[in-house]
Amino acid sequence: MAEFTLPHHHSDVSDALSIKETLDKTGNFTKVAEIFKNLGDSNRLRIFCLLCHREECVIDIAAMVDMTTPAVSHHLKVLKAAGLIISRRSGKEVYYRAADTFEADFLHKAVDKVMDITCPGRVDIE
Amino acid sequence: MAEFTLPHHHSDVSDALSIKETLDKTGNFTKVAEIFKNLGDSNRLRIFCLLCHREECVIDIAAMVDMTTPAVSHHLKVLKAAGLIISRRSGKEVYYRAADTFEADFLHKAVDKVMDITCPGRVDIE
DNA sequence: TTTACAATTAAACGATTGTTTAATTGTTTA
DNA sequence: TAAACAATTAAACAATCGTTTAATTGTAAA
Repeated sequence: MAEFTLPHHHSDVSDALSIKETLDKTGNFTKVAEIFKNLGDSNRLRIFCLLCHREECVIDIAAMVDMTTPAVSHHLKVLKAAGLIISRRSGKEVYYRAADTFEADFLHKAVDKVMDITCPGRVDIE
Repeated sequence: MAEFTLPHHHSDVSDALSIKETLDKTGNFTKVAEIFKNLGDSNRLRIFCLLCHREECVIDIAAMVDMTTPAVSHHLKVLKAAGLIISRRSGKEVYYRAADTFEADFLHKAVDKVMDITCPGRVDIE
């Protein structure tokens, strides 16, 4: 990346190189985008938010979000692979809940905040 | 929603109904998921972050993120429709930059935060 | 009014995604 | 061990998405 020049030159060209270099560390942006993508489906988002408020088994999750259990199971797999939720088996049931991590907690707050911004006047969970 | 009962009963069943009702206001979750989806593509995320730091024309954006101009134009359209960026024309060029809104600002900070969490030890822009 | 350049749009494409139905695995109880 | 129930996995499908190439629109300079 020794000789990068912008096709056009308006603002500080000096910054351009360093910004481009940061932008090139695509790995970072890919990771972050992946995380946002996890919450980019409304059903998955509903499940995640539910599991931030209560631990629940798959059948009850399915009942609360009004979906089939295979569909729910699929989304749980995605959220779990992302490290956003954890599970424990108790007898025949598997219970899921939000992971007790800084990331999951931050994302939950971020979702609440974005909902505050975009849906003013809404009624919050509890 | 008068007679909703959970298939199984573990924790407080009383909460279940109110949570389900909140979860049913799907409109809200759809809106929020839509916003996260906008940042759920690494190239679109790179463009958004770039435009949070500097105003730039399409050709230069394309050069900095190493993409074709039609591809960039497509992402700009998505981000603009979401209200995350704005544009102004000056002569032959169209300049884009992050919108000066609470939402765009919050999202920018959220991206930074998530990157801090997931990519520790990274070098920040500027 | 041509010519050149910036940007957008259109059409086509391959790839990914979310859901459904059916089959399978895991666990408990009769 | 057989039957019942919870959960996951598999296969198939339609729908969405991001990128490419080509064509088009918009603006300015020759």
